[in-house]
Amino acid sequence: MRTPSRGPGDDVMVSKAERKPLDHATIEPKWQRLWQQHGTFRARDEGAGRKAYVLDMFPYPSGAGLHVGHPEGYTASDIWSRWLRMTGVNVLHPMGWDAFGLPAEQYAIQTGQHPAVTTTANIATFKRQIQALGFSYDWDREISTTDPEYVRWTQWLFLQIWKKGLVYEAEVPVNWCPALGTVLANEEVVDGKSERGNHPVIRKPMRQWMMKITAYAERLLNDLEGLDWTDSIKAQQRNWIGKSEGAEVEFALAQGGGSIRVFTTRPDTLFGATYMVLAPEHPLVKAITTDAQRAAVTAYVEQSSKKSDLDRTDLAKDKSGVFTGAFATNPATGKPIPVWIGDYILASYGTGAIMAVPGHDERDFAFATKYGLPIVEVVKPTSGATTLPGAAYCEYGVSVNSGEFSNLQSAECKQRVTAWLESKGIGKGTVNYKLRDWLFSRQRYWGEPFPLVRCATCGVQPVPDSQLPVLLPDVPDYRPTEHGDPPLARATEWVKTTCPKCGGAAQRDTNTMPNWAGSCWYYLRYIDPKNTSAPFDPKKVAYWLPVDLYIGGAEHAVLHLLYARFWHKVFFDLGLVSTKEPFRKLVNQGLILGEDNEKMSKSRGNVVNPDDVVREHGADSLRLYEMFMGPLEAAKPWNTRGIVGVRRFLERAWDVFQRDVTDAPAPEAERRLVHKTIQGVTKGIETLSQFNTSIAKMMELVNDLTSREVQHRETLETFAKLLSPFAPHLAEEAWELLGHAPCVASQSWPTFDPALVKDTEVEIAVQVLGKVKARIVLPADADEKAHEAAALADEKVQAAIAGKTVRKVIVVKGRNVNLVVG
RNA sequence: GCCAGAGUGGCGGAAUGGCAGACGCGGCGGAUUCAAAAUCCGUAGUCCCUUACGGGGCGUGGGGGUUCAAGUCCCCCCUCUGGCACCA
Repeated sequence: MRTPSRGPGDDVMVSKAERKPLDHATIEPKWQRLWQQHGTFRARDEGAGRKAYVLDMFPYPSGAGLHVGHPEGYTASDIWSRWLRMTGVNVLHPMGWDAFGLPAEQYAIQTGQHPAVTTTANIATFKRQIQALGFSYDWDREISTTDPEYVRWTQWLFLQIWKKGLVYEAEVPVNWCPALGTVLANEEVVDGKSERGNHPVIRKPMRQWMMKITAYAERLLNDLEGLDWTDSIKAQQRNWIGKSEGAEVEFALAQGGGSIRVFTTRPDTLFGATYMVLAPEHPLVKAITTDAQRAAVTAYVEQSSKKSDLDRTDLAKDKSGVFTGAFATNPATGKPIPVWIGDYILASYGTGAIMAVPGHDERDFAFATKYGLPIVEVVKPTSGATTLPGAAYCEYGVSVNSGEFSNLQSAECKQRVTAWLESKGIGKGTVNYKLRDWLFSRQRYWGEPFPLVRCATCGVQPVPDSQLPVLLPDVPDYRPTEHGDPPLARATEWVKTTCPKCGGAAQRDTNTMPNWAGSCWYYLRYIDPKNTSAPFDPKKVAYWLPVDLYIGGAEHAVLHLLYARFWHKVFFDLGLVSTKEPFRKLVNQGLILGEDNEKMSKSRGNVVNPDDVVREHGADSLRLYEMFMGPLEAAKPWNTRGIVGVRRFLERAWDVFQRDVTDAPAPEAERRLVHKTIQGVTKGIETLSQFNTSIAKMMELVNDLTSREVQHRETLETFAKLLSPFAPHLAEEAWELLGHAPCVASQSWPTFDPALVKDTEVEIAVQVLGKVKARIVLPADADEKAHEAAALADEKVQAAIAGKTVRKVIVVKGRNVNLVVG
């Protein structure tokens, strides 16, 4: 130990023998405790200066514990938060738990252990692991979606959405997953299998709670524009919303009255519609099928109803269908055209029926070719040859064979045909979206119960606010039932209740919410986590929103991020929040791969456990390494040697901090280096991506300082501040060693002097025809003429241009001189 | 197939249109050590010429182009990653 303790002004020397090794196991917990005790990272809910809301996607606390992927984004947001605080910004940086979900429930099914018990234990583990990394979260704002107080407000918010008429019950063909015993949202089904667990999913009609996200489709699409998100995520959301403009057209049935309504994006090809196809589930199928075709149609409908979505997709190449025996009239040509059914037509998109234009649609072309249906050309290319009759011509061009609409450009033809349909009252321009309403109920145990009761006389009634939260009952068995009744139905006493309206006997709804519900608004609860009279205080929300920076994985591109935006817009309409969008800037951290460059997984045996890394090298090393690997958003492979590299840097830095200190001003060369370091480190942070370059700059500084036995106080103090967002524990320890009271985290971020980051002398490359022939040293303030003169005076340059005429000289001051000779 | 992103040493990666390869890992050489580990110092893209000292060519997935100058800008192609995929 140093005695007496050093303070500014002292000039006490410390011999090399007294330097201590870097003992991360002691200093890291020490500062974590101190930050907590001092409330160093507490956010203020008001203030005149700048504010920043820096949010991490909160984790699902799994039994497996933290993964090295978690600290990647958390470290980046922590560096950002710590840096902002040091520049005087009031920062809200919270953490919590997305704790409802399937794994805890699957575990409960296997062991009988209540999910609440496992969840509590997992949260404790996650919290210990996250706290060991020294993140500057305001832990006073910690929340868990499973907390009864949180559930209460999730249910309350759900009821606001319900009261706004955006929740309805419908008998819909749902994605039923037999293995999970629940229905899933479209977003949760990937290639016909469940996103979680990869189990097969089949179509099954069930009565379900739906949320009208489609009512917000246009706003969800348009408001993407103003967001500072990556193109990739915006594109994914746009694709998912899937807006397409076109027209709906009525085709009258040839017999018996009635009509079939179709949606098309190409009304300009109406004259080329030579047949129609309905989805097998289309309600008109039964009515229009002729006796002669009935057997074939019934068999086909039955067959396709048994197919999973995956099976249907597999048949993409081989389209199938059956003729119904019915005919409809093409309103443009007046000709009768046959009506078929085929399972390449989706019941859930558009009207579930199409007009088939085989000349100008690949799918219709394949179908028509297979079944020998007529193909008519109604669009010709503006220039060049058509692909017909060998293949459908799907591009725009000029209309032909279209009566009064012939010889028009496709775009104009569309408008004219649509106008004509409207004037005849048999069609209109429409917009369609791929986005479907959000299937919001789950037949599972571990989720928020719906705060709704069913009364035989009053219908579905909301549970009054005073009775919230509706908490989960204990059940004897968490297993889902085969027929799709939720496990909550087993709690017969809990189900029995009274109607809030008439007081008569009523039943509780036994569905639970999907676990996206809690994550749809958690960023709002952090703002006011202890409010008992409302989910959050609108004044505080107005101060903190929007989230200025949101960091998380790209896997939530269309799930959480779309749902949360939807709820936020509803809250906006309800006057609960003041911004149209919740998350202004979004950054997706890249995947951390195993050492073998493959995705980390238990089965590959390439998983790195952060606990091991922290134990062996310390949290500062882990943080630093994760940032040093490369740009935040890139996928990067783990390398055990790499962490040794950053650990060495920290040890060297620690060694330098422990050396003798003098208050004498640092020599100019050193001051220049320090100011360049400030500039470089700051620049790296500001990119919010290339933290690796900030670290490289600090490494350069340390490499330089190591050569001096006596250090300058001003240099070390600045370095401690620069280091503190990255390796906060070591930085605090160094700050204390320099004789200061805690914390370096509360110091001001150093600024650089522009005059000091410019070198006095610069090396200039002299090129001849773009090839470097010589290097010359010039004063930094040398003008163009001086550059040119010095370049031409150089021997090597003279040799290179000997016998040639210098035609042009290009001078880039302080960089290079290029001689054009010939 | 469509949409988005990315291809730079042995590896991770740097580089406002202006000296490609910062920083780190690994390698090699040396110091230290009885020895090793650790640590420290030095070294290095590649090919060719030269005994050496030196010198020259080629180099950022491939091919074109713009420019005095291209990893960076434009066009075409290839490969990889992620997403969507019968959406009429």
